[in-house]
Formats: sequence, structure tokens, C-alpha cells
Amino acid sequence: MKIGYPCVNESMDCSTSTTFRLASYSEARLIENVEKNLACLRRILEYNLEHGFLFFRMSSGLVPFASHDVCTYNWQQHFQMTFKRLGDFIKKHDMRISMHPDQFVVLNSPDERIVRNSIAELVYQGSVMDLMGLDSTAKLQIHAGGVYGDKPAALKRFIHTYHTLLPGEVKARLVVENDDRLYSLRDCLELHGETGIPILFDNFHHECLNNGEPMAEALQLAAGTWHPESDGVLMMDYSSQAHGERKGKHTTTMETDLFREFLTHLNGLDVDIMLEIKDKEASCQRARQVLEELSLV
DNA sequence: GGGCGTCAAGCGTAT
DNA sequence: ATACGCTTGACGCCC
Repeated sequence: MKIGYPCVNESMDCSTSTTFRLASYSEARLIENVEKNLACLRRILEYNLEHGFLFFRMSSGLVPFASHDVCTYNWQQHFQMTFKRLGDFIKKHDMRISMHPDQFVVLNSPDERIVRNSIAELVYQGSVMDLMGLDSTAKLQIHAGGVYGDKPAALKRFIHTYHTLLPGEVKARLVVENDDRLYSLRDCLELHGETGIPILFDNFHHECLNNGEPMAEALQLAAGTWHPESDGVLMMDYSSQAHGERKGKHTTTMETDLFREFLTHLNGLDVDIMLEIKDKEASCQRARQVLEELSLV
């Protein structure tokens, strides 16, 4: 079992997603920012190794405007060796890696342009992992998308896009996450049935939106969609409700009692856990202590 | 060098 | 019709 946090290390004075305005795009700006971002990523990975955090979500912003038409520069070649060295470090220390394209990536949009842009973004993010030499256990996690007033039709569009438009190198990495408002675990299982796509399980989203599956059963269902050989063990996002806030708002810091309670539902299942908690590596440290006490790491 | 409006991109919901 | 949340930072203009 590996534990990690997404994108940002709060105790570090660098960012892996420095960027600039589209209006001020230039090759020099691009190169300058990618250099900074990859240098910071290296520092974070080293920090993570020291602290025993072997799961990490890389920022979508490593290469600003990578999937935008404006970016014609061959950054892949320029940074080839840097990516390879990062990948070597990751593999040497047996780290697990994910990326999470943000809300603009919608594969089931009725708008072809949005689908095209979404695929370009997935190709970009997958290519970062490819350049690092990571195998297909490194994943790109997306949500199923919008509903557009007709969920069956929206699911059908996702499936059609998956089969007809997605490049193989993206399909090898793509996983779908149950969300908290529109597409539940059951909806994702339907997508899995039609495409074979693994389901990245989010416990908090499942609490917000479900079809009555108890947590332990939900975990088993999601885990069953991952091929251990090619996909690795189940990845999951872990969070809990922020008290006194809107339903679905992530907590600012981990409540270890809730985490302990959650772990009882695993029943021996091996998972890699991404903490979607505001204070990032601080909660990660606490989670790791809990896992150590239970001899799970 | 601090303050603050704004930033490539999409959805659904609230008002 | 418009604003806002997701998730949040950080750019870059203004003073």
C-alpha cells in the first residue's frame, strides 16, 4: 500500500505548475517554465522518498499550453533527458504516479471540438509518462463528464469516443473516477463493462453519491476492474467532509479516526491511496503513522 | 514589492 | 441571464 498527495507540496518553496499568460507565449517562456517545473518535481519526489510517500499525482501544468495550438515547440525532445531521469528515479524507488486532467477534459461532450481538445490534453499528459518511461500502471484519471439531460446517451457517447477516437497509448493509462454529483460507482461500472476501463475509487464521492453499496463492497467492485498485471493495484482518492461546509467540500486536515474506520473496509485489499486533503503532506504524514501502527506499510 | 483582477479550456446548480 | 464551485495558484498590471 502506498500513500500520497496531489501536485503541491505545502512545505516547499517551489511550484511544478509555474505558467504565464497565453498572450505572452514564447518558446523561451515555455522552456524557462518547464525547466522550473521539472526541477521542482524532482525536489518533491526526493522529499516524498525521504518521507515514505510513494504515491504522487503530477500536475497537469508541467508543460504550459502543451495541448494548445499555440505550442508547436518540440518540448518532448528538448526535455527528453530530464524526463528520463525523473522516470528513472520514480522506477528506482518503486513510486506510483497519476495525473488528473482538470474539468475541461470531457470525453462525452456533444461538442466535437471539446472532445478533440480533451483528447489532445490526454495525449499530452500520457506522453509525459511515456517520456519518463513509466509503464501502464501510471494512470490518467478523469470523470465520466456531463449528463446533458440524458445520461444513457451521455454514457453512450463516452463509450463511442473511447472505442473510435482514443489513441491506444491513452487507453492504456485512462481510468474513470466516480464523482460526487453525476456519475456514481454504478455508472462507472457500466462504462467499465463496455470498455474495460478501470475505475479509480473515490470514497468521499461515493459517500455523496451511491446506489446503496456499502463501502467494503464498493471497494471490492472497483478493485475488480483493475488488471493487476497491466494496471497495478487499485488507486483511490481518500477524503472526508469538511464540517459546517457545503456537502462535498473536502476537509482541510485528515481526521485519523475516520481514516482508521475507512481502513477497516479494505478487508486486506491492497490499494494506493491519494489524500485529497487541503494540507497535503501534513495529513499524509499522519496517515502514514496510522498505516504503520496497523502494519499496512 | 504589495494588492488584486484575472487567467485556455466545461459542466451543473443557484440566484 | 449571470455568477459560482470545482481546485487553487500565480501571472502581471497597477500603484
